Amino acid sequence: MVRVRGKAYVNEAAQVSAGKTGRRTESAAGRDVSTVRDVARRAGVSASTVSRVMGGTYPVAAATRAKVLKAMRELDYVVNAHARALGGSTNKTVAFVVDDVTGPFYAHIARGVEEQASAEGRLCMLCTTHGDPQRVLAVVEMMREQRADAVIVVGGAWEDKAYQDRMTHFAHALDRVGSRLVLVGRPPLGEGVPATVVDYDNEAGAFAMTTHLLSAGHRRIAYLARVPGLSTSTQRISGFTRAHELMGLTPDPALILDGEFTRAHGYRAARELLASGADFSAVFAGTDMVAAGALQALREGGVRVPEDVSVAGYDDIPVAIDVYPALTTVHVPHEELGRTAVRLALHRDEFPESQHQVLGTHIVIRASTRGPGRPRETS
Amino acid sequence: MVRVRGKAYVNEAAQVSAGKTGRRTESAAGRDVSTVRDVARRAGVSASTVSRVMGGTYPVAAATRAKVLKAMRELDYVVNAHARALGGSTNKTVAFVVDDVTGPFYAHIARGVEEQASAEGRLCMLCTTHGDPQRVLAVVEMMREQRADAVIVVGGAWEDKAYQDRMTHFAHALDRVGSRLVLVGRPPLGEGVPATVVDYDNEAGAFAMTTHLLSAGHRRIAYLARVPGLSTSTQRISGFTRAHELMGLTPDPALILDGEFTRAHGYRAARELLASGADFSAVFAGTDMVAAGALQALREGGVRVPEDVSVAGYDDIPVAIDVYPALTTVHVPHEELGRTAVRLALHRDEFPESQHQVLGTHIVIRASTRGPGRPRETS
DNA sequence: GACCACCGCGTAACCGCTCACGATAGCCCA
DNA sequence: TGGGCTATCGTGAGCGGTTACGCGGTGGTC
Repeated sequence: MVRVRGKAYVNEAAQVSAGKTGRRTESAAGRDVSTVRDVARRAGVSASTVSRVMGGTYPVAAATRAKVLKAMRELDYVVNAHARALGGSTNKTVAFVVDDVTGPFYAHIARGVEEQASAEGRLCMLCTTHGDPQRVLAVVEMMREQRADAVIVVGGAWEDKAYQDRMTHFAHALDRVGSRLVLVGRPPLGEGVPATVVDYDNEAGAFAMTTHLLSAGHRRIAYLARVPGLSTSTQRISGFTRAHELMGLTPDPALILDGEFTRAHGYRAARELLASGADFSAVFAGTDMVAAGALQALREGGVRVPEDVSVAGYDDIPVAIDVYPALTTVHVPHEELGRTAVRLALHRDEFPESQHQVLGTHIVIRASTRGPGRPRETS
Repeated sequence: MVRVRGKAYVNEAAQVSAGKTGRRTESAAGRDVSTVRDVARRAGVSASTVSRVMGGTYPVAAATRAKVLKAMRELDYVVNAHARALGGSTNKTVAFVVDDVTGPFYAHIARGVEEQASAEGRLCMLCTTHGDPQRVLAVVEMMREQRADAVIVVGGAWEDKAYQDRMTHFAHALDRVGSRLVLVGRPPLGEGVPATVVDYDNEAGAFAMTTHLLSAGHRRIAYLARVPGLSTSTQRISGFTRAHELMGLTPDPALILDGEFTRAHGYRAARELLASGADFSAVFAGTDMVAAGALQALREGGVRVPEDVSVAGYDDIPVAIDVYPALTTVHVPHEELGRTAVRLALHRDEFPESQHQVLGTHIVIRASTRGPGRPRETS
């Protein structure tokens, strides 16, 4: 925001002098919005009376109110939200920072946030970061300028010290202004950091699904899409491993494939798995999108699901019922996450101790999983 | 916004007196953000100099600039966007009004809007209306208060006179403030209305797809999900009909089923079709989501796609490649719609005559369509 | 050596609205 | 009839940042 090399004014000056022959201040658009004073003049009252009519928090004679309302209607008056925000403290805005609106995962949380925000009389600002930690920081800074009531950041956090430090700084900075940093679906920043975190039981979901697969008889389960350094991924792997250990098993490292949480990666990884001739009877995808990609690769490879191999996903986004076969997956309460995020943030004085809430997850069983068939190798 | 019955002040007064025993103004949060004047004092300069350093549009000695920057860093200063917006004209914000962020259709447009907006240095406000025309009006009003640079409304319009009149009013009102109403994917409001509209060739897409089906030999094509009164739907039906007429055919009204643009409706409608024993060899769904529902119903009914009946969708959302079989559909340039919407709105002085842009659509052929098989009845 | 252009910066006046404070008028009761 | 009260309303001081205007200082020019 701060332009350090300030030579820009040279251009500006040139433009001004050039503008003399051009359209000059004409480009500044027509400014003829009516103000409180305009309304006041027309109604024959003072500006503060108009303000009082709008606020409704102060006695105004019925006759006067009527005059004012009439004037407002005639002038098609609308308050200037900025002027109002400048005087008062809050500007009635909630910010929502997300990787990419396009992903159904984020979209549903966004819906929850937007619903609750508008229910609480707040507007909602949307910012996307495209997975770039730098942009997250920049965006949060902008929200600080906007004096948002709450800044909600969603998505797996990068387990990076410098990044976490910056976020901690923002948490304190926002707190000082009376705002609030909310972390959704990512781990807390640490003790004493003024931020509320709304999480879902990532590890338990992975644990439950893995247990489901294991107790169905599967012993060699491939895990698709481990993203090193991403908290979400780490937790899911953790649940995956713990379920194995509880049954005295250890997952084969060769069956854990690194990669992003994308459909494309699911496709690639499943193809590799097939090509390598690896022994496995089930696939646990890190994400429903990854599962969708894997499903396609499996189908193209002539592998039947679930007869030959079972496939499970994570998230329970709408597409899970549209893929074929319908996907067994871990349900994440997306909208509820968004809603409680803004609720907790806006009423943090009412819920002072529950500023770290973790919502439950559960598995939903559909058509893509069953017990292991005959090993593919022996066919 | 204007509370007509202003008795609310009674509660307010009660609250104030009650607060005396409580935490009083404590709830107003700690206000200790540093201002321009704080920075100025610490740097030993005047407030205007600080402002000039930030703006970069005016000469400031290097030494002074350094002092100011140092002070800003030490105080962790951030400008107040509202104060800035109050003095200057624009507040660097683009509003985005949508039915429901959850739909992939809207989500992709949203992405385009957000990308272009941030590329142009604008923030992005998101509002959802849940298909309620009343809320659209209310939301646009709020955006007027926010003095947004542009208000982008997307989604099929309701062909309702009163509604259109209100929108026309808003178009003029926004224009007066130097803002702009942008309609995406909906028809223009009429001649002389200051609004930019970015549309895609809805009718041509439906025409192309229908022609594709007809030239493959299909003669009895069912159209799923006609939404009466919704402009998008009307246009698609129009293309569907025109394609028939061009080949000297007339579509059978019995094969055009009313309903919403939802997955659930697609499912219901396809089941009805099957149950009624109607004669058809292809299904043209009004939407990919509708197609997904239809696909499920068909599969459950033992009908093979595309061997027995072909299925086509509209929109080309990501799920189109995840359903089975992969869906033949009409591609709509969602992100491009969003991007050109904000581009046109923000630079409307540069493109004065092209304020009604219509982007092309094209069909993409995947696995769900082919020529008609043997009639289902005779099997 | 006086004059002028120009650079760098401070002063003060806004932008539109809210709110504490003070003023005015009607009303009641002593 | 005067004093006190209350219901209404106007006045003015900001909220934080931008910007037109003006002033002191410097260097160059005739």
